[in-house]
Amino acid sequence: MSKGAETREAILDTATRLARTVGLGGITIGTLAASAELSKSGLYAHFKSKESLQLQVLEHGRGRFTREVLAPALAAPRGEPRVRALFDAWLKWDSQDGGCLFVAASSELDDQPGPVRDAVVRCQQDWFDSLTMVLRTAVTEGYFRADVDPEQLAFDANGVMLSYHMSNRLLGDPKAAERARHAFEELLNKAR
Amino acid sequence: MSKGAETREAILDTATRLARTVGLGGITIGTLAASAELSKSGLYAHFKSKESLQLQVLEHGRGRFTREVLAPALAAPRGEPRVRALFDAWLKWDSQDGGCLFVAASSELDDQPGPVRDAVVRCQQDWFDSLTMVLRTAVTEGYFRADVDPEQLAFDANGVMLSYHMSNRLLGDPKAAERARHAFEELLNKAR
DNA sequence: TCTCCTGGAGAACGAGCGTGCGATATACGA
DNA sequence: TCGTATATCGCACGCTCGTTCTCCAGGAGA
Repeated sequence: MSKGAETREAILDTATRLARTVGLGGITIGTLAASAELSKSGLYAHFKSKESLQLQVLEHGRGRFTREVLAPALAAPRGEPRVRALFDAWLKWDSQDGGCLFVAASSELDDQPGPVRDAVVRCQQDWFDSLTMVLRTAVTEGYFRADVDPEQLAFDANGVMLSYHMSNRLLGDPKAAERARHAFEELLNKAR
Repeated sequence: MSKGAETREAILDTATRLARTVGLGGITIGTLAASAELSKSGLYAHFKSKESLQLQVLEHGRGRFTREVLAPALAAPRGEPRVRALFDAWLKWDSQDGGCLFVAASSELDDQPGPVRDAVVRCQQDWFDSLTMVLRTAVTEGYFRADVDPEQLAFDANGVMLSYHMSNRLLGDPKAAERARHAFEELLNKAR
């Protein structure tokens, strides 16, 4: 990897971490440059605009998500074990500091049209689709009843994760994880 | 109401609407002044600082929430009818443009310590407590099984609402409301 | 009528914003 | 090792930010 690509990657790492706590719009070229220990102009040269930076942050985050959440889950056996692995991996993912980038970006941008919002929508839609697919497989593999609607189940599971995010990160409820796991188990029980 | 208090109220109305779409931190004295058709300094005189403005926006929002969500629900008979009324009122509340202010504020500020975050936490904790209380009453009134944990159920219901918010506002899923209602009914079924 | 007091306008501040432009230092293929 | 391409810097731009200060219009009370 060339020097340029290397620092670019380092910048995106820092930016992603930053964005998780202050939001995509909360990132500032100045503060990011300081965090990354570069001059503003030196950093800026890697991205032609702030918007392009935001888009690349999302793309970078998506890559990490694939590696840290999707991939481990796909390593588990198809069906319910994979469903559980996915859920566990997500819980762990949301425990990095600042929590899940996409949860933050979703409610930040849900009413602000533009390319960045479009990108967030694509990320979330992809995630939803992956989740649905994994659940659907659990149906076709016979783990879940045949009349289970994978999309509804994805909606429900997503709710559990979002509620966990809020109880844990905002309210600081120590029982958040326990609650989330319990809710998730109930979803599985109902589906079997 | 004095002239001052009148315009102050008008400003807070505008600010709350604005905050729902761009976030509490996204509010700017300049844009807010333009929206409210006042000069920056004229507006600023009503609030001694931006932080104080944000806090008052939250308080203003909390007032509206009480009037538009809590009050109608408390008008319904205790127990399950009230639980349903609360859920319906919230769904309607989240359908104003920009959606629920507190959902937006929650993930925006969950990792940014300070008085504003503290205020958001109080709002959400109060909401959670109200929700739990209404559910608990449904247990003691015999609508739900005695072994139902109201706090867990509040966690679950909250998840349904958050998932609705995301599916509806971000992804624009036309089935979001249907999905939310279905998920909610299942929660009630399980609790009865 | 004169005098306060309140609500708001206008202009200005220092700081930080995103962005662009040379100049320079560093990395890397020949 | 050299030459060029690339990475990074310093500096400055026009703007907008939150904040402050001075000033004025007009209504209330004497």
